[in-house]
Amino acid sequence: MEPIPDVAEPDAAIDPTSPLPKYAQLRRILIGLLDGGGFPPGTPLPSEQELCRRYGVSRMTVRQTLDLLAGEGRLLRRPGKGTFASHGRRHPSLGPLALVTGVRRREPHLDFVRLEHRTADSGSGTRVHLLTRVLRADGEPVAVERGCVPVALVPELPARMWDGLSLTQILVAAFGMVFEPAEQSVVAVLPSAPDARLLDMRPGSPALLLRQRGTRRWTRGTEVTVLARADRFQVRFVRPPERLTAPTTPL
Amino acid sequence: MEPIPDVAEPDAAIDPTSPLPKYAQLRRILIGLLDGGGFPPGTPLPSEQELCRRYGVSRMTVRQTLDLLAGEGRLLRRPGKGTFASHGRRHPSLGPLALVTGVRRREPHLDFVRLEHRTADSGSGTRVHLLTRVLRADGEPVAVERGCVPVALVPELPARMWDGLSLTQILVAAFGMVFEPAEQSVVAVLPSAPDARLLDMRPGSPALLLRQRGTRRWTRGTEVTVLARADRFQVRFVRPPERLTAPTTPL
DNA sequence: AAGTGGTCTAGACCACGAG
DNA sequence: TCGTGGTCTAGACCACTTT
Repeated sequence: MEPIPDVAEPDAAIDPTSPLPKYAQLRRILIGLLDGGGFPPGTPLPSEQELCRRYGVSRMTVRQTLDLLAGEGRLLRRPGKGTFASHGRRHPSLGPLALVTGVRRREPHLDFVRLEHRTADSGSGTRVHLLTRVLRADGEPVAVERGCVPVALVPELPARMWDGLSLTQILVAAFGMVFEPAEQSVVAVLPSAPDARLLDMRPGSPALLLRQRGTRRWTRGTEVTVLARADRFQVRFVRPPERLTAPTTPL
Repeated sequence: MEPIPDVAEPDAAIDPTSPLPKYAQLRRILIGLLDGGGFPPGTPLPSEQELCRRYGVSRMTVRQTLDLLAGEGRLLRRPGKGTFASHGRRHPSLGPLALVTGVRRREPHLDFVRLEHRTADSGSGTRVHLLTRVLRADGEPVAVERGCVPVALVPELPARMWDGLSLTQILVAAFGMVFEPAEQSVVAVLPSAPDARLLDMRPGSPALLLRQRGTRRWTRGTEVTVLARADRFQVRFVRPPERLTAPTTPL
């Protein structure tokens, strides 16, 4: 189990010997280009054919990458027209969770406060990073983020834990982590007493529990959970619509 | 644009001349088997190879179907082991929306009240079904469901509008409708005054707006929206976890 | 007509889990 | 070792949009 190489350069190429499958490598490259401003929202990406040529992979592999990114809300596919960089992605995404901002005029200031930061032995004897952080919105605690990442996969994780990004974002953008779609879930729960205190919640108030797990060889053992105050979050499924018009007017 | 044939028989076969793509036909067959009790939760499905033989399609097509169903939470894929019927699916699903039931010991009694039920001319001149229903939980209105379905696709829709199933369920199970993953969204909105009255909500209370659209040739023009009281619903992303251990107490 | 993404095929090799 | 699902290839034809 070799560690995953760090970050993708702008002109990165696909490495056939990497532990990351080709589609995940290509995904990381494209995310780097999207986040780096290479493709502003609305901009068309190179065609599938062109991506095949440029990165030396087959069309099915390119499509696996593009479908994955479209499912994550980062790309928009239009038959007959092309694939386009999507709008949105303004806040640090917590996966399918996004902060409720609609009610407020001003975007809240977000930061993470580290509570725990160590390595430990997982049950199966593998060394893992254990991380616990509290997400604050304008200084008010709104979510607890917990992460478990095998050291063998991502040795230098702590160095990249800058405090404006969610762990999910870091793992995805920097290391190409892919969470199987079927291994993501959001459910309503009652937080434990310590967690409720961390989030300054009244006993009995509901929370949303997001859970993401990696089950592939190259993601195995990775798990991220986010416990979020239900009154401060909404779940964004896939992606927000282009524009919200007449939300309740029949078609 | 031929109408989509109705319902799939247990021993249905793939029709290469159908307007539905093969993967969508196979999906409808498997949904019929799953809903009909052919594969109780936890039961392994036939292997991909076996499905290829049985339905005469290639493995990539079978995988497209199984991946789609897994993404919808109906199947569980386990490398090296097999594909299994998933648990869950107890309530009428509204797509990614599921009624919050955790707060209550007892499952609420659900039914739909029809408000509108007619055909009209869509903007582009195609005839469409227009449907409006109110979902009630124990008699209390909790969501407004609106549907627009081209008559050419599904001529006999009203006959199938039995009142315990959501429109999404009907379209998916009976007609094999597929909503592109990237065309589903859930956002928080403020309902219009009439809708707020329908749902017995106080002004200013938030609601969740689910929107599903079909953009393929064989789903084109189909749109389902569900406006749901935010205090009565949660969003279930993909599927609930097998069992909830650790950080918090499940509801 | 040309180029795009959507569907589909028939192979291949691999990692995984179980006997 | 064997059967499973995961990844990947190199083609093909189609529907869609624009020129």
